[in-house]
Amino acid sequence: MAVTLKDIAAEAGVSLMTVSNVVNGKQARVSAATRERILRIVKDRGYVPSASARSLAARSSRLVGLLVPAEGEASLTIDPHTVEVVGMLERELRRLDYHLMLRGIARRKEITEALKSWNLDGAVLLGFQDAEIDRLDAGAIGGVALVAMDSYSANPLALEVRSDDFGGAELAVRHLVALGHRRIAFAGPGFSATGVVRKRYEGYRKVLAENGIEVDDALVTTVEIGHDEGLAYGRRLARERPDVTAVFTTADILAIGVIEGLAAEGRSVPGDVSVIGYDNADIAAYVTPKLTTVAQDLPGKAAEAVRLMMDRLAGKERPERATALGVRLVERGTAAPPPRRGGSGR
Amino acid sequence: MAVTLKDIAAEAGVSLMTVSNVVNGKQARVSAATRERILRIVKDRGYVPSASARSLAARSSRLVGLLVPAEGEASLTIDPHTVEVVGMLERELRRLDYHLMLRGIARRKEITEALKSWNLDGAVLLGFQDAEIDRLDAGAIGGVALVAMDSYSANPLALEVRSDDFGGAELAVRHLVALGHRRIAFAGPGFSATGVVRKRYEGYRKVLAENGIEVDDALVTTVEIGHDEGLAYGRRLARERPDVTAVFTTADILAIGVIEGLAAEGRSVPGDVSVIGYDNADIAAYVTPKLTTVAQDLPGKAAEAVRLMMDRLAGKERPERATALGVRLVERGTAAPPPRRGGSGR
DNA sequence: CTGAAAGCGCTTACAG
DNA sequence: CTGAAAGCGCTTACAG
Repeated sequence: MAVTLKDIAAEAGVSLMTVSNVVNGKQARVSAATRERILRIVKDRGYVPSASARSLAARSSRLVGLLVPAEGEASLTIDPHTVEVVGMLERELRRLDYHLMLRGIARRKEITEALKSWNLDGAVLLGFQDAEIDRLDAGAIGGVALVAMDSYSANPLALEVRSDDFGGAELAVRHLVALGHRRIAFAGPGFSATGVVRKRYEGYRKVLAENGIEVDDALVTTVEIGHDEGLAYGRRLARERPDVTAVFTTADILAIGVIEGLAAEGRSVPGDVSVIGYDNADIAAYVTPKLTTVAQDLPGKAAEAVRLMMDRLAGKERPERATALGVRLVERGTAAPPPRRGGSGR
Repeated sequence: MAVTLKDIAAEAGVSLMTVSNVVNGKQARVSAATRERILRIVKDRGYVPSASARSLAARSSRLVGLLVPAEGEASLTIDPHTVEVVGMLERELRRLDYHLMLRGIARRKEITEALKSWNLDGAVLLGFQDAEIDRLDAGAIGGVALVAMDSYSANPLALEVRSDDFGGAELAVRHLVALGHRRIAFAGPGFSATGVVRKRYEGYRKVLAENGIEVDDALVTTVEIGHDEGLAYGRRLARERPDVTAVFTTADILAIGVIEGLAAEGRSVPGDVSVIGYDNADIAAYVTPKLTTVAQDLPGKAAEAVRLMMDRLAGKERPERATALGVRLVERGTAAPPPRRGGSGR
């Protein structure tokens, strides 16, 4: 039913090989005349090469996996910030004539299964914890070009692409300090889960130290990313730590929850408390007041991921160090000078 | 390098065929004893069947395409509402041992190319306009099970999955009428683009008619979906139609923009004007006041899409009529009785 | 510049 | 219950 190389070859009166060479653009090997003729037939008949046959016969499948954690029976959780990266990844890959296979990973061995089964040329690991990247072992990965997004794993098997998390935190906390804040809280998921959070925490500490502000560990709180979690934390903070005048948060959705929690306890943002988010998700511009946040270079991240993967596929050496994509502070309405209090100051 | 059927067969001292039968669970064909032995070897050696070889040799690729429009050089635009469906689709398919290929479609013929190239068993068309679905032609589609999401196309080549758009609009507008509104505007993208909008418009008209409210075409406005578009429309509405006390919108993001535009012109929601959105996106719960909106049954939509596709793949008859997934009104803070005016009433 | 042969890793009838 | 043969649609060396 479907038209094959053989059909084209028969119609053109040449061998399979010649058609194959033409279709694959190996110009030097075929005369211009027969190339034209073959190309015309290919077009007329609507010939499209079989990717599975190619994948089987050649070394390359031109298929890249997009692997995303999926807990048990749950469906993939792709946050808005991530989904943008997915779209950009797809476009970059498509430009290069690669295809993207989206796969949820419930158990660890599914990573290797996906790689083997479809003979993937490469894979992007999106949203995995550093510890999971660490555990990848060479035997199972084979020659697949693996890119771990937002990872600080030391596993040499994976190429790493990430933003300048340390710098992003510096930007946010410096802004807060410049505004006059001294009691600045830090809220984000546990450090062990992702190096991203640790780096941001380190950036936070550095700026405090630079400014002679003592780090108060009671102000550093583990809060899972989510609106409700942020809300609960915001309420607690308002009740238990009225001295805190600013919060730096590792995600916009968390920040938005915090603001709502603060408000629920009668504290206004940014009048009483300043809040800074992270990611500059669309939503940051829709809430009231609009969220001050740290923006990542998402297109840069996607492009870099694909570039690294292609370099690796082309046999290039792994770069000495992971590049950190740029980051910038987006000032909107949730950061302002601290309120003047009854002179407690510090 | 990779272990193949042949390797397993050699180690087990049986033929390729027998291993194939075992791996594919054709129980009746192999004795329990040899099956156990083969399974053990498969596991020990970490054998994973080659999907491309299978796809080539068998009729089925067990691959489903997720086709999403991508204009020119742009990357896919997957709105938050859509991305949830993607995650759920992936999960359902994964359960059934299918894989999902994500593909942006810039030019129409890329649809057929994707189908042919990867020998897809099925494809889900997400976000295409009805007119594009209409244009699909049988030759190119072959036996692929096509599911068009949110489509009202009459093309028999595609199975259709959609929400009860008519009913959703009824719910929203009835709520508004019950609250006492008579001048209710409708804002959404052009009707021709998607039947979804048309159905919602029809639901809107029906409820007005039911309640003896004359439909004022000047109150029906084409507004592309987007925050800024909504904002601009909200401002215009506030300036030009102060008599309007309620707006029904075909998307949450649009509604949020409208609210902001109204506010920019000094009109409060829901004090002066009520606004109802559509989709119940996460964001609806984060804005202030929280958005009243129509929720779709997203898990149901994804499950239905997969069910229809599998039925089709199993050779079942196409159902008589497309099922419309349920819909419900989520009452939050943006719909209230109209303000009492200087007695204009109507 | 062009082609005949072998093989990629499977499945599908068909025999026994 | 088990197997030998053919073939899916391509690409890769290797010849000419």
